[in-house]
Amino acid sequence: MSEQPRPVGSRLGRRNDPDRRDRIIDACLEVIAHSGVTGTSHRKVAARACVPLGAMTYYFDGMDDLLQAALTRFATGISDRFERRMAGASDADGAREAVAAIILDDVFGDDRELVLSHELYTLAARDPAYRSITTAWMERSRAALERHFDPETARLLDALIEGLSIHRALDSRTRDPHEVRTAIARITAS
Amino acid sequence: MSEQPRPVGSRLGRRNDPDRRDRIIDACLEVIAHSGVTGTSHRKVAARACVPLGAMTYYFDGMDDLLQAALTRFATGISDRFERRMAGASDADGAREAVAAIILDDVFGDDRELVLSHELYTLAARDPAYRSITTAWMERSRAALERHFDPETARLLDALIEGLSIHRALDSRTRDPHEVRTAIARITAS
DNA sequence: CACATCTGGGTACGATCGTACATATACCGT
DNA sequence: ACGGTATATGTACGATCGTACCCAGATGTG
Repeated sequence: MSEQPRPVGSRLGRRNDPDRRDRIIDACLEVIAHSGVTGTSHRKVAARACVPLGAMTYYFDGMDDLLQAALTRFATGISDRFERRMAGASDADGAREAVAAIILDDVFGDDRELVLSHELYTLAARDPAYRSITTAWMERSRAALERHFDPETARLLDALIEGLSIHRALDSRTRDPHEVRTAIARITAS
Repeated sequence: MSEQPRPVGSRLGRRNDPDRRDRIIDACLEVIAHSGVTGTSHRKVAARACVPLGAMTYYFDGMDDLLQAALTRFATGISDRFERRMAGASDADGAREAVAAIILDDVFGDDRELVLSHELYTLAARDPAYRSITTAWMERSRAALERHFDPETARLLDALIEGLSIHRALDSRTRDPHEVRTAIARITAS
């Protein structure tokens, strides 16, 4: 479980733990990944972050505020890694290989990201506030792709990444890396 | 709101409403679409289906059993329509147009299916019981596609449908039908 | 017509939830 | 040195939840 990095415990009152809010957000992401948004409660997050229950309503303006902060951090982290991958590519072929690595290694890597992505999508499908998180995410992905491909191809490639990642994660078979590269080659063929 | 199709009301005791279970399942899907799995409760579903609360535990073995029944029905319905679309195509070009229609009209049509799909995916990402629902769904989709395309192309096409549908639904822009056809043409080009 | 049986429903219980709010503590201006 | 104030916490309340349980009443049999 998570330890409380601050050894204190004595200075109960004030201004002693500046990154407490950050810890709560991270704890919230772990709770969502483990129990889903459905099973996420102030109490579980507080216990996970080793903060008292009252801190929840103090740092966040209700449950929705907390969820948005957490999922925004998640999406930003994914985007950061995406951009880093793409920045490492010098030409179109390198970009294609970077995209393959994203599909094969990143999203498919662990269940955590798969679960969190879908939790976010589910909220975004209903609530515009969450949809703006996914919109920003997609915006950054496409911008990174447009460094190497034309705008239309970038959009299609982004959609392909999405679909392949989901299907490969939810299928439990079809683990052939070659078909990913085939798909990328076809979709980026003008 | 939903009316109770049976006019009775007098025959309270027994064996008077044979499709009560079906009504509950449909009501459950509507509640999920409206409030999400998070906001779905026995009470809400019972109210929606115009059945007493006690009927919930009578017809279903707890909340999970109800959710699985509901989402199975949803996925089956989507698969049925998918197969119908594909069955109407006589050649590869017709199949391509059918796929375009699926993306442009079906999934993107209303928010209801978008929401329900993601709710299902979210559960599937965590729970194997729900994952078998999505696996069966994908199986049928690919089988239908393989009537017109080779297996690998069918898989890629299926993934492309997924990604394009999601991105187009979650983006709130990018409504150009042409790019969908472009993507299909590229991915089905051997 | 009477009785055993089984389907279905009303209700109450225990648990859990979000959040408001009073309180306590530490910092800071004076 | 000493309030005043911002920061943080513990607790308690009202609402809602899933589900177990018991009873009502219809059904089929003798």
